[in-house]
Amino acid sequence: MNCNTQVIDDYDKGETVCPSCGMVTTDHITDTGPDWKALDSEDKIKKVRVGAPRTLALHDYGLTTDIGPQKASEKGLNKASVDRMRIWQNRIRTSSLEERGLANVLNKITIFSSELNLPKPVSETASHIYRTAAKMRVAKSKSIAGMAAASVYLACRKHGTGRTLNEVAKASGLERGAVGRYYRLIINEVEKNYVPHQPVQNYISKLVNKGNFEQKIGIVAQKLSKEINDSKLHSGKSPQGLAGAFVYISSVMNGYHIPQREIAEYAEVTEVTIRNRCREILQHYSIKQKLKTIN
DNA sequence: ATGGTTTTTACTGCGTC
DNA sequence: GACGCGGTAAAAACCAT
Repeated sequence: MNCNTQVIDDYDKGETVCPSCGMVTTDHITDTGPDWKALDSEDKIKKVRVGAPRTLALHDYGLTTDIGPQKASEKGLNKASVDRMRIWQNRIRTSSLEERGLANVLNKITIFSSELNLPKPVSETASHIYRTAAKMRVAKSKSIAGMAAASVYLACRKHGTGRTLNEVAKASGLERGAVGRYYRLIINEVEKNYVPHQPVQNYISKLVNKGNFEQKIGIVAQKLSKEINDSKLHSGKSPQGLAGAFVYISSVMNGYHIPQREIAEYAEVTEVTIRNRCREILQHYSIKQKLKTIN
């Protein structure tokens, strides 16, 4: 069920969410917005374009001419020569080995992104990340799929799109550890100033959505999690476990009482982890209460 | 390689339906 | 007795150095 407020499409998360209750109605939306993306201040100024969208996902930014498969006779040309032209056009287009490699990786990024239902801005960011890495020679002699997957994962984090390393690994058909290694490589070599921090709120809405829990549970869990935002409860802990704990506490508070086992399953952590997080959260609150009574 | 931190595994005891 | 829950010790996994 939906609440009465207007539902907004959250393209960064790839989900349709209600702004007041945070309910996610779907995680498969089509981005109907402009198909260009402002990459720098220069781009922002020229907000108009003519022709096909300029995209980072193609190695030549989609700017070359395609020779289509129309019938040669319609153009008054001989078919064989048109075919030859097309072949040569493609060869010229991806002339150097480097460019072919780039085209290959960007293609992989597109495939992984669609596998993960990622909105366009995220895959564009992934392409941008890989381009930067390639420019800095970090991608030299590295696994194509690995670099592509790591770029996608980093793009997800940058956009706050709740995709775990596990999910990206699954979509790319790679080992979790492998994607993680390439991810760290990019973090260390390319995106040095990037501060990895995924808000728990993203995981909560995802978890509530995944388990089809009552929306009220989600709302309260979000509220609770926001209160501890400034505490040290997150550091080093898996956000899934924390999100699970909030959802559990919220479900008890609302009288639904979802078993820990069930939440743990959806959150992809064990019950023990949920319990430990619960204990910490509750301790945090009891400390807060004590401080309040003292003052 | 190593050491510190976190998660998982496996097991136990308690209360309730 | 089955289930949910809270707890613990030890193993495994993870991560930074």
